[in-house]
Amino acid sequence: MSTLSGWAAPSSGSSAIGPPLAESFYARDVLVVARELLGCLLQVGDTLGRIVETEAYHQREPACHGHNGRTPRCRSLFGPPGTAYVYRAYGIHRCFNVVCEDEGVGAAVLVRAVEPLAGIAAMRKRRGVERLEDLCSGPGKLCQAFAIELEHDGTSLVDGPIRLFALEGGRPRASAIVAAPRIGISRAVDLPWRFCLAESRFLSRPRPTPPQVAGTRD
DNA sequence: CTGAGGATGTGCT
DNA sequence: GCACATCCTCAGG
Repeated sequence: MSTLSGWAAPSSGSSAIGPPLAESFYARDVLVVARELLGCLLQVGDTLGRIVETEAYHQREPACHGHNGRTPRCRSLFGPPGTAYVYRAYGIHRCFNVVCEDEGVGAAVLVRAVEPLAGIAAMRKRRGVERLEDLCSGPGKLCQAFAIELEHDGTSLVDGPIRLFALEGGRPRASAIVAAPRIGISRAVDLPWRFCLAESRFLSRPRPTPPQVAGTRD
């Protein structure tokens, strides 16, 4: 019973799941989509989880695979909004992205961490680890747990094998979201384009250094 | 808890 | 060659 502060009651079995996110959801500024994907549900086959950490990438900044234009590898990054962009990282792992903005623009949200909700036995088997916090707490881990493969690259998130849903009952409060620099990159390191649900135990790193705002304390 | 190093495929400086 | 949008294991404090 994962209760996240700032949230309506979680979907414990009953139908708190809204409709699949439509193409129009993705056809917006990648930074907006990266924030709004927090709390949404990811479903592949019998596995289900809640997105707790994302990063935005855009061709106008040099950390993005599409920065030097369309190449065979990042072809689907330039596809229609709502397309899956799955690529191999470090020779071993996969990373799962959600293509955003207009077709022809290289922009996507990397899903970095998910809170496991269903299909947990399958996730444990695929991952070879037991701890709930270790199943999907990283971009490579969640692809393994959800069995997201390179074959999913270019598929539709609206009606394909990988699906995303909104929760009915609203989004996380803005105050529940922390922005921080992206992880594992060496260019454009200062852009605060990583977004986390601050209270989640399922992040890829314990917690981004919270912005210290004078006078803010509780 | 932290940091170092290896595994490994692909696409480029 | 080398640089990766990573993860695991091991050594040390």
